[in-house]
Amino acid sequence: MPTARERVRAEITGEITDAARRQLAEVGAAALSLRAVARELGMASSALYRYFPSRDDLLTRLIIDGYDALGAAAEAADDPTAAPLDRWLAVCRAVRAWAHAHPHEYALLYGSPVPGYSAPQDTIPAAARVGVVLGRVLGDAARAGALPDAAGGDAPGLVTEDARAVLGGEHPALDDAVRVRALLAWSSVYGTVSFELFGHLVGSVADGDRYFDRAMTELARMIGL
Amino acid sequence: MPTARERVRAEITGEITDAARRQLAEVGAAALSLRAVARELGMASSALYRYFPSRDDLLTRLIIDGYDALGAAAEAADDPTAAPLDRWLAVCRAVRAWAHAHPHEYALLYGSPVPGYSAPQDTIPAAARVGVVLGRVLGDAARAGALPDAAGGDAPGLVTEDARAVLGGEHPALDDAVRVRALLAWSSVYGTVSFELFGHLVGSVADGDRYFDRAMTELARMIGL
DNA sequence: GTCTATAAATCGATAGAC
DNA sequence: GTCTATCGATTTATAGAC
Repeated sequence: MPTARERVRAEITGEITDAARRQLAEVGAAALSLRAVARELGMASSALYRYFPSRDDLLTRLIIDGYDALGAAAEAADDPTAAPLDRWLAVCRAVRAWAHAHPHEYALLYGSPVPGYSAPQDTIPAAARVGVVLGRVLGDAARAGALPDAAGGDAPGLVTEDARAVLGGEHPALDDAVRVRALLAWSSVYGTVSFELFGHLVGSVADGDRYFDRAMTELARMIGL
Repeated sequence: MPTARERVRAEITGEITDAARRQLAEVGAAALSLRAVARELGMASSALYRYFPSRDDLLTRLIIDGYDALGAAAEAADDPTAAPLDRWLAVCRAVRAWAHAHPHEYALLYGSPVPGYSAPQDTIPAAARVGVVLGRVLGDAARAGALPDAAGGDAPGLVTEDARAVLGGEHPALDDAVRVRALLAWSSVYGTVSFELFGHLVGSVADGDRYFDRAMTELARMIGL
């Protein structure tokens, strides 16, 4: 049971990260400034250092929160009892919807690396969540025998030991060819969402919603779902 | 024939953009500073304003140069007399190679949008070049009847009028289903390159070169090349 | 076209009073 | 845990001499 002191601390921490997210939208991650956050909250800049020892720690908090929010959205969208194609489409749409609702956080997670900042190991579990969901969809399909073999045969050793468990789990029907396909699928979803969000489809695609559904359906068919 | 004055101006302009590119690698686009460029060149900061009226104009120059360099690399890699699959692989590898050789410029072109900066129309022709090359590869294959029909049927109206000419050109065998496939292909290549470059495959993929070739081959097969 | 000088800001981080 | 004050740096952009 949290003490009153801890509750207050948690609340102020939340106000700080909220203000930081607003600032993120305005000036971007590279220019995220503790002073501006403090100004917005009416605090002295030095007071923030009691909550975050440095600017990078605040950035890390935002990154982990972002990965967790996106990962939770993807997990919530996946109904393991549904058909593989439906699961796939639901997860893809959830990823895109989250990205559109939080474009600046998405850019923080998946855009250019922030110069001078290197993400600590703490971010890894949160960062993996979406990949795990997509890996599970493909893995379940493979285990059910619903996924055709890769045309190029097996691809042993392409995926690291660590990633094997994450990308669909272990099963005789699951080789690295399937896991590479899962990575390619996730990369393609990410590429499609990012292209749209970062403005590279402006002028080429007439209807973003229709285009996305069409592209993801096409992609699913290509993958064999 | 350029006067001596013009030659000197062109040379100094080149030195400025070179220094700016070096700075880009260190601090990123958002923190690109005219003063730091001037310092590196041993010039007064105010002198730079005779070459670039503002920081954004310098940024625009870097972006156009980057798109042009990448586009030229993609065009040089495409041999129109080769087989579709070989053309595809060659272009994909060229894009990845350029990205790896110029990671910070790639991030400037395809990473997070720079806050407070909006690219002028001048950048569009250069930005389109890679897409044109990939569109031509798929378009040529479609015209030769070597591209299977999309499983989902035609997709009329998904691609804008403007983009139609760019993505493979006009031909009875070329409908918007093919053009959407070209956009999806380009998005997937971009997603794969960016995932690797931005560090999202660290710890999951053992051998980047092998993974990329495998992924692009798989993708080509999916597309029908 | 390049220089010095300057205006009017910004920043991260710390010291020390309370 | 919040404040003031401070250090030592940064920036864009302009004015005006030469």
